[in-house]
Amino acid sequence: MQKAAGATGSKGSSGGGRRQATKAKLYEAAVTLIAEQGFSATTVDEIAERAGVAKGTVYYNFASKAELFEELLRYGVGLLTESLQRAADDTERSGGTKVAALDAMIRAGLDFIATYPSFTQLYVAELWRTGRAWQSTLLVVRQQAVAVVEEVLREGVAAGELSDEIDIPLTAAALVGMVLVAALDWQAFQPERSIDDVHAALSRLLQGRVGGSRA
Amino acid sequence: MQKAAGATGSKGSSGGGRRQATKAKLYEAAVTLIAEQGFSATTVDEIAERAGVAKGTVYYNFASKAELFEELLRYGVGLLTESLQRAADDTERSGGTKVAALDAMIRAGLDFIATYPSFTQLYVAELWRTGRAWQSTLLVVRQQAVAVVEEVLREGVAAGELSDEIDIPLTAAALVGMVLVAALDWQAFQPERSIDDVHAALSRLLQGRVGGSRA
DNA sequence: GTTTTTGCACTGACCAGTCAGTTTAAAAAC
DNA sequence: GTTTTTAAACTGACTGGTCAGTGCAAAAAC
Repeated sequence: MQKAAGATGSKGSSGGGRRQATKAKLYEAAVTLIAEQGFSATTVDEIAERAGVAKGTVYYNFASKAELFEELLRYGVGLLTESLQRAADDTERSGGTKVAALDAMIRAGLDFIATYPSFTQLYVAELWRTGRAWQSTLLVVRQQAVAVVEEVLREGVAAGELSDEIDIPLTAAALVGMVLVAALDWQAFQPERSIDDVHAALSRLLQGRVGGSRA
Repeated sequence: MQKAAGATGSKGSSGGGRRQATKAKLYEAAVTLIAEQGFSATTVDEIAERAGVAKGTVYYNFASKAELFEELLRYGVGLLTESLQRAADDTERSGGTKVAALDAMIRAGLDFIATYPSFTQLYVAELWRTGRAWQSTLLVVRQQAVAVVEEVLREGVAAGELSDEIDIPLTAAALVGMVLVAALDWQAFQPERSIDDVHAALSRLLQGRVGGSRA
């Protein structure tokens, strides 16, 4: 899952990234295992072993198993949000329409999921669970991601490009869901399809070329 | 979750439904707990306690914790499929279009999720996990549900109602995902919205009244 | 010389699954 | 219609194993 940027740990800035490197190895190990088995079924021993570190190191770097998981969530959604935002901004810069921006975000979402399938799966599995310790973390993190989509929708309506009858929060959720589920399904059950096929199918849905009577 | 019909147990028919009643209580207890906490984090003791039976009873009725879960999955998806199929058939019978049938299925999906939110959540959380014992059960069960949507899409294309450029399997997955995620999000984060609002938002997306340039 | 990592033994809680025995209710015997 | 028998259904204490988290001395990295 690459290196984490920004203020992450206690020290951080000076010296070097030995701790960061260790943390990254632990994220990488944890994300796959937890996606496959779930949080509770994944043991700290397993994570340590896959990361190639001693169990004690896990506890030197994270207060608990749950905290490792929470940091992982924050880190991963940060990457996604960044990627979506960049797609929107790039389209903007090159003078594209808002619909084009949404389309670019769909593509960025698909790319992200193709790159980090485990993370996506884990996110989906945990997002709507109630009563877990990290629920509040997830709430914040979801809001962050959905907000990017909502903003583009709002701009599209303002620009007269999208119907002003649309319900922004619900439509944003539906779009995100469409991409999320289609992508996971693609990876799990139709891996022979290309990312372009998937993108084209979603694009058609977004642009109303499915049910809008056509030849 | 009501009673299960059909040939379910070893004896069954004669006498009465004492076992069935017990199983139903166990399904009911398990679905909520597992949706909230996940499979591994939910203990058999908890399930038994909530169902108001002794732990041994769980093992008298099911071979293992995993099998209880698998039966629960089969049962729940059976209900969903039935409901989707009925929505499609009803529309058919009353001479509606295929798009109307899809719309009715969206409504049926939303109704189902509103009635059994825990089950839906649990299904989504487990569907794309690899390497678990019940994976094959889930595969079958998913296919069953998605097939209903695919069939209507196919008929819509044949009738010239839908563009023949659409990719049936991918579009079906995307539609299911749209409904699933929008509904879960509605329940979790925007519960103040009415089911009609949610339905309207999804309907608009299906019928291309979002991105298809409109007034 | 300070920070980080290692290796490993240990603990205490927790939990899936078992089993010998009890209850329930209906059929069989009287 | 009351007693006896039977079998299914249920009970809950118990077992064997697993796992999060700890403690610590010594090594490695910086």
